[in-house]
Amino acid sequence: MYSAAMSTQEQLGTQERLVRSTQELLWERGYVGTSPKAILERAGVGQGSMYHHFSGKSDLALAAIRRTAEGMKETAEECLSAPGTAYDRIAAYLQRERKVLRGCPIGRMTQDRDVVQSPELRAPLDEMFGWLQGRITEVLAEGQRRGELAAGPDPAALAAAVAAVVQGGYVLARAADDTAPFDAAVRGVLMLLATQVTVDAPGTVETADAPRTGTTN
Amino acid sequence: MYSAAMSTQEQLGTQERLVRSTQELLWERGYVGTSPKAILERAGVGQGSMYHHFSGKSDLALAAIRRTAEGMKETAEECLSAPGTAYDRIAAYLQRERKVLRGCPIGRMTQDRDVVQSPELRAPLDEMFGWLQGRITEVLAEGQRRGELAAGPDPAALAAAVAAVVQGGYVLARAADDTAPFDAAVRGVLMLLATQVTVDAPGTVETADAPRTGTTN
DNA sequence: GTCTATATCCCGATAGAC
DNA sequence: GTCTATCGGGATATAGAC
Repeated sequence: MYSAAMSTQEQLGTQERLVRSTQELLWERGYVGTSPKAILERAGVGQGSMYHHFSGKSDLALAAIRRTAEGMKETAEECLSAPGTAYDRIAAYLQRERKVLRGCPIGRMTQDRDVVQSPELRAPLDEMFGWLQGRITEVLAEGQRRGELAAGPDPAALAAAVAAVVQGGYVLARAADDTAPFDAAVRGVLMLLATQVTVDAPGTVETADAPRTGTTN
Repeated sequence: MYSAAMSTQEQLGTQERLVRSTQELLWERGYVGTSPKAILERAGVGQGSMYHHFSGKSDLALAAIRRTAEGMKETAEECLSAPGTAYDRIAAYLQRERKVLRGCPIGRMTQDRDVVQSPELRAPLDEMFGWLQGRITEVLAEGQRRGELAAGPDPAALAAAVAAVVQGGYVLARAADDTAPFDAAVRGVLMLLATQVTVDAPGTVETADAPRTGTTN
């Protein structure tokens, strides 16, 4: 493992190359759209190798999905455990750099019949989104206790809304072939979270000045 | 057209049966997962018929997607143009009966490579979501003018957030194989919209009592 | 207009040599 | 462990009879 930061896969083991190629292809084409042949070609290995290390397409997909879900948790945790107020940390999560037009590699799996119908393949998705909502709930609840956020709303419901805005933002952006709807949705939900604590009376709202988003693609 | 309200397709024309079967299959399996053969079997027609009326799979899919998008606009418009306050109408749209675990038939297309890469096939998605966000923006802006909603936040950004919550709610629900995350996300965003007008000071929020959702599946 | 037959290719998996 | 050869089946489209 002394060459972890490479751009190609040339020096990695066969098994590792297969998993990474599958991760990429599942992201790009989904489960039904990804063939073992395409995986082999991208990984640069023969068919026999794949069936030696994995029992088949679904087994390889399982390894790839698990890996991707773990990575997503780590990325999210970095934002959510950063220093700052609850609002800051939620904003950091929502505005972190994303390949918006490529969509969410985990959320995408959700639209694949074969994936959701298989308890094994769906489990990592369920676990990942469950963890995410729980983690956001904790941050929001802490913010409410500290008085950084309005104390009324159910933190779990707000957390679901925050997570949904991200996933739905991807959908709207891909439909428009433009990242603008994603950025707008994020801005919208942040405005709502922010104005909760700065409102004095109906009609006279001081909107929080949300920092710009960092979407690239 | 004197038998529009039937459950089966038996008395419909061949062309119409093909379009409806395609609508169903695209919803269930997506574009890559839907084969001409499956469409023919469901429609109960032979292969020659299909290639007589349509030039191929993508042409048929285009007709089906357009039809589905039109239907979605009509359903949404019913909620958004109903009597009541702006909040009521947004709530009606968010809580209307949905087959949550089946996902959004239009949003799903967004995850299909072949669809988003084709300008023709993507156009109906873009048009539909663009219209939806515009329509929600109008309702929110009107609510702000009437003092039903806090006047500060950008209505277009809020509209994007509302639309994103629906699409993301589907994703979270399918990952969990449970409608609960969808309902929670809807509740969350409604709480935020509602508390905007009832907040007096930080820490003492009167949350609006959102009516129950009507999800079935 | 609708049907069946056929063509060509790719899918996912297995067999067995090296 | 990795390779190539091969299998049975399905995808998408065309040809041509009726």
